[in-house]
Amino acid sequence: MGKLEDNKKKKKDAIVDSAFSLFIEKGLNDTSIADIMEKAKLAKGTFYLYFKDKYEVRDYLIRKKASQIFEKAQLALHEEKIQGFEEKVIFLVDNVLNQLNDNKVLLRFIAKNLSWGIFRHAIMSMPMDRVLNAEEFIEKLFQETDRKFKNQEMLIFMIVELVNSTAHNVILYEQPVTLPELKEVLYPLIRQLISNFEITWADSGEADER
Amino acid sequence: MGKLEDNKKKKKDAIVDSAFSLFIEKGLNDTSIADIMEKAKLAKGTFYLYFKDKYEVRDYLIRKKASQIFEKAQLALHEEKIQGFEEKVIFLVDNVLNQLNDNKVLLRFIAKNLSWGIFRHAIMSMPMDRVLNAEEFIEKLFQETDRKFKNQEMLIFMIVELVNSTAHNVILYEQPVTLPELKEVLYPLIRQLISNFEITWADSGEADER
Amino acid sequence: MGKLEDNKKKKKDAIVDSAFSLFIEKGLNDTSIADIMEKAKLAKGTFYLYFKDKYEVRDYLIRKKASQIFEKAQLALHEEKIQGFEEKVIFLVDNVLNQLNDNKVLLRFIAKNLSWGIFRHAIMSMPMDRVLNAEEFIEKLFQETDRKFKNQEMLIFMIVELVNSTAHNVILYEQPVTLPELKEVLYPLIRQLISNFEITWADSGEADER
Amino acid sequence: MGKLEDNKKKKKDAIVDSAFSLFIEKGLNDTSIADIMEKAKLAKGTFYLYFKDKYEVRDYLIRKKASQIFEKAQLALHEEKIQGFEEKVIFLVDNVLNQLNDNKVLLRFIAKNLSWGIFRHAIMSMPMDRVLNAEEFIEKLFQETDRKFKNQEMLIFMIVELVNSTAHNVILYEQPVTLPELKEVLYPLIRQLISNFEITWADSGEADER
DNA sequence: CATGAATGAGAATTCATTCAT
DNA sequence: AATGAATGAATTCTCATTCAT
Repeated sequence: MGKLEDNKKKKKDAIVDSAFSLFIEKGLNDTSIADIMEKAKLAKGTFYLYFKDKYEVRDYLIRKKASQIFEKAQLALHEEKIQGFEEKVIFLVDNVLNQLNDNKVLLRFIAKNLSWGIFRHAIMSMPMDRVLNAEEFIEKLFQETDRKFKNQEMLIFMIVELVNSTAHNVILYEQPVTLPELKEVLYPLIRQLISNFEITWADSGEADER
Repeated sequence: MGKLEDNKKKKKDAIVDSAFSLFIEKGLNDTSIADIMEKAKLAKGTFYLYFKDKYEVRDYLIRKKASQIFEKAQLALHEEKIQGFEEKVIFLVDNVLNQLNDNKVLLRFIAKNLSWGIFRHAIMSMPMDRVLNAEEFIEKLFQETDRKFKNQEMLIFMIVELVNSTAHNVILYEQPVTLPELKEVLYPLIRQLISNFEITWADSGEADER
Repeated sequence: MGKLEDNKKKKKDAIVDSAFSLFIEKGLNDTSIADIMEKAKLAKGTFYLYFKDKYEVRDYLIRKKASQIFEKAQLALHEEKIQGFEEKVIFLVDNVLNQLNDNKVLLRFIAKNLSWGIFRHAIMSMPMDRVLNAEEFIEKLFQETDRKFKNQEMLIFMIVELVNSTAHNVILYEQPVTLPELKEVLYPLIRQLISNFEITWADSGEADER
Repeated sequence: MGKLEDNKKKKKDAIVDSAFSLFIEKGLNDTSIADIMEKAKLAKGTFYLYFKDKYEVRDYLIRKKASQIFEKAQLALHEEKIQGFEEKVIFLVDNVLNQLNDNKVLLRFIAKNLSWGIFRHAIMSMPMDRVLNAEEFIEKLFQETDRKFKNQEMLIFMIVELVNSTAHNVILYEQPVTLPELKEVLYPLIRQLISNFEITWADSGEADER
């Protein structure tokens, strides 16, 4: 009954896990479906009961892995009871960077395959077991603060891209600087960025005066 | 002699041009060497007289295209006689963004295949016909100003990554904002970034006091 | 009891009907058992409770469809009360041709798969619900007339093949003539054929004289 | 120079010959391209330099084999110097039936795959080395006689279909009669058919009287 | 130098059939 | 009886690379 469902879930997991280790080891291109299924100790034909092709597996994997990272960061934030909008953002970024630094193969895989387009669909709207999904979470983040921002989505976009693009090289190759050095530059810049987006009293004041 | 050289150059160009249009049209993976040579109207075997495999063609193409963009930007800067370090950097960034905005297929190709590693080797040390190569050019840029910066390479790295990662989505998909809107946010941020890297009187003052 | 039987009959019909429409649409070769059972809204494994393979389904279908055509023709003959051996044969041929002309997909299927060997086993000895089976019917046809024929089976064979082979192209492609034009040529020829097979007074007279 | 062409012709022949013997031995469906190329002692990939798939080989084979039969019959007719339209037609039919009777595997292959549509395109318009192609030949046949016929193409069609459909079963299975017995019935019927199509003096006479 | 026919390893995919539920 | 997940053999087809001309 639930047994069949369980069994199917296990098979899918076996395929996905096998694929992940092969994608990382040999790359997407040099991994064949035969390879995946051999490692998963399942028959080749079984693959097609679960996925259309290996690109579907890759997309599934990105969604899954990225969600796990985000979930972990969210749980950590919750435990630490950080206060203040900026502090929370920096905490999340820091937590994600540390996770990626601890798991470089995962970073290599994600970085090679992640784009803002996939990110939006993958992370933002992915249903989560124990935490809010990214969209709801970010919404809540903005609601919990008194501060007002001009274009919330763009702010998030700028932070994500800035972190993602710089972190990739730094973590994987320590080029051109090490991660701690990057953080020293990155976090102040993020604070400035947030501040640039804030609607200050001056803005509204000017508006009022007319 | 020159005739033979010319002939060889023409064949190489034919291969490279054919490959470029196919890479853009169908992607690297779905383009075979047979495809490339058929479109180039040359025999399949001839490919191996010029390149080892299609990845070598791709790398050659990225170097070539990226250099062309950078060369154009440099020439424009020269003509406009912009003064001031920040102004020059902003001008270059603006010029490159405009070029990419005018040539989206090129951007798509470059963005898919460009990384900081390739960028360094591709652009920095590429010999140029009419202008300085990127390394010399940036060196000169720093020399022409009185201002002093802490970590020049990292400053360049941050700017390049910031521009590259945000511009990609914005130009190709106008997501989450349009290019003009991005520029409005991006250029002030670059100015702040530069300012963050500057060694001010205060820095040296503090240092003196000890 | 009858209910269970009914249920089984319904399932078999579902399979057969699904197979027929797929054989016509995509051909025997390109129709898989999975296709058939999906269209029939039954599980794949169920197929093997009713048939050995798709060739068995095809043979069953030919028998069924050909019998239906023959049954219809026989019933029509009965109603019209045609008199005379030749007239009856021509009437039957005409009725069958008209049926096939009205149902070209059926003709396409039958023509592609029908041979004299299958025809004999399929039609001649198929048990019929409301009418005589072909063998008995033809036997009766010969008995009802005073005329004597040399080789009854061959006469039937010649007529069947002549009609079958010419009608196929004419009905499906109107090549090289239309059906009415074919009939104009075909029916006189059938009359001659019958006449050629008849044992006349002259035949027996000659025989007597020796 | 011609050597390369020769070599290619030999390879194509090897593929075609191998395919023919396998199609006959195991049928089209159970013959794989791997089988064909193994028997031809060529690499699998080479197949695709000459044919798109095995159905293209089949069509090529039918055209080739049917043309050979027709060519042989024509040459024999030429040698025997038969006079008279009917006599020539009967001679040709007889020659073809004898060829097929002597080569039953070929008949089995052709009969399974030949249709009037393929026949027309395959035989009628196939360029011949040593003899006229079927279209020109038949045209000449009609020109050499004084007799006039109503619908030449239909006459040919009726004869071809009549012979083809009856001969198939008789030669392969001796069912329901033997070949000599069939001929005894078939040839008189062909003579009647020809006669039915003739425009006689009576026809024109009637026309004149008005 | 240039060619393009030939190769054959290897990838994707299908599908009849089985069998535990 | 019915199901449908799993199997893995079989098949098609692609394509980088070689090499005789």
